Amino acid sequence: MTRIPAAERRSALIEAALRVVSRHGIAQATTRAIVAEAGMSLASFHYAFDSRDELIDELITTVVEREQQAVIPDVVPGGDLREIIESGLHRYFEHLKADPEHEQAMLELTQYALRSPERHPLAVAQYARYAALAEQALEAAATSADATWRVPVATVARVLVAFTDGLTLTWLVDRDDDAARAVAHAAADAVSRMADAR
Amino acid sequence: MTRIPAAERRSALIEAALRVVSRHGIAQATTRAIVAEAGMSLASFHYAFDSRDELIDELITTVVEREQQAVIPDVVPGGDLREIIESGLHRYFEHLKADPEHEQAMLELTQYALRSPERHPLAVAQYARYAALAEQALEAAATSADATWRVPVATVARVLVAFTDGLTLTWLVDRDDDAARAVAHAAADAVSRMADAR
DNA sequence: CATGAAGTGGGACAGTCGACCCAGTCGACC
DNA sequence: GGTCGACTGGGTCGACTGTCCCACTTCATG
Repeated sequence: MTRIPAAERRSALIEAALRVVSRHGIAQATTRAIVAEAGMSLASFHYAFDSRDELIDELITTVVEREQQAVIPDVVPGGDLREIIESGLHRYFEHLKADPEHEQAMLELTQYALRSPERHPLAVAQYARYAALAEQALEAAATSADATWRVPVATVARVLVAFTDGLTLTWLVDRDDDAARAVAHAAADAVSRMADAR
Repeated sequence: MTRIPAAERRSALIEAALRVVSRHGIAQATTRAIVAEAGMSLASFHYAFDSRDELIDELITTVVEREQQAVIPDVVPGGDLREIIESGLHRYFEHLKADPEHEQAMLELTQYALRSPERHPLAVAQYARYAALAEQALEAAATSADATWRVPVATVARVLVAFTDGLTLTWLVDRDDDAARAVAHAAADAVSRMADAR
């Protein structure tokens, strides 16, 4: 086997771990399953990481960072507030449908982090980041649609994050695309009513 | 040790398993941890259940059934639609705060069910039940507040379920009571705007 | 009181887990 | 070309897992 510097090996293992968690869940993400997915020997694992926990921690931070970029609601097109929000939700929904296992893995990793005191802050940071992103997007949306939020933007952002999470979980369970779209439509409408036209 | 009929032993083991899952997560709910919690020997486990999987299945169905009753939005007091919905959300939030570990266990069990094809239907049935309960409550609320839903009630119900799930997850992560209440307030307001006064 | 089924205890099984060890190999540099 | 440190493969460790087994006790029934 070709020789690979430790740094690359670490990220290769993290990618492999993410694939394993996505496919089979975190419980099945054993050191052996991960190195098999990465095509390495068991020794390489403990050469690159001190422990499985260390890899999981790094996996969580990596994956959260990536999720930010994927979910970040980019350019706000013309249209009223409702349309902007709905297109953002649709964008997320397409992201979810494109790789359901990845979002399921995200949820599992969050809950995994919730179970140990040392890892809990990772989950807190993750959700704080989501809320901040949503807040920023909502402010941009209001500006673009020439509206002002009647409710504090931070609160609207939390509603949006909570709703997005719930939408994810619900869809992962029943995989009902039409229902999810209808729900996103209704939710976008409802959220947009938290602002007044200016 | 006194002799206990198998039926009682099954339910005792299920209760014990629920406590273990709540406290330490489903990954730690080993046969030994469960029997220790129940104060039984390992043999009693496999006398009452054929396998650990069988117990987990029964645990999920039991716990879903119970959750229905706990979350079921009972009597709708006087007040407008927004107030009724918000009080329902508050009621659920108090339920969540009273036993956070239980709700966390519910989420874990759902995700666990999602991971195996045989158990997936359990999760589907669970969410269908939640949606039906929400729908029924929303219809009662509209009647009480003398309003009509502009959006299909089934859709509103799904919005509510998704939002509730998301609220749970968010609060489990950051334990921010004030934020959760503000979010519930805003969400109740938004959802109530999906109906027209009659 | 005998008997057989229901229930119990403790030990054992094979398999898997995370972690580790060490002899060996490779590649860059002197 | 030799040497040193980075890297690798394979084997092994003790702990823990779900499951099973079997001798034993208890109790309702005859």
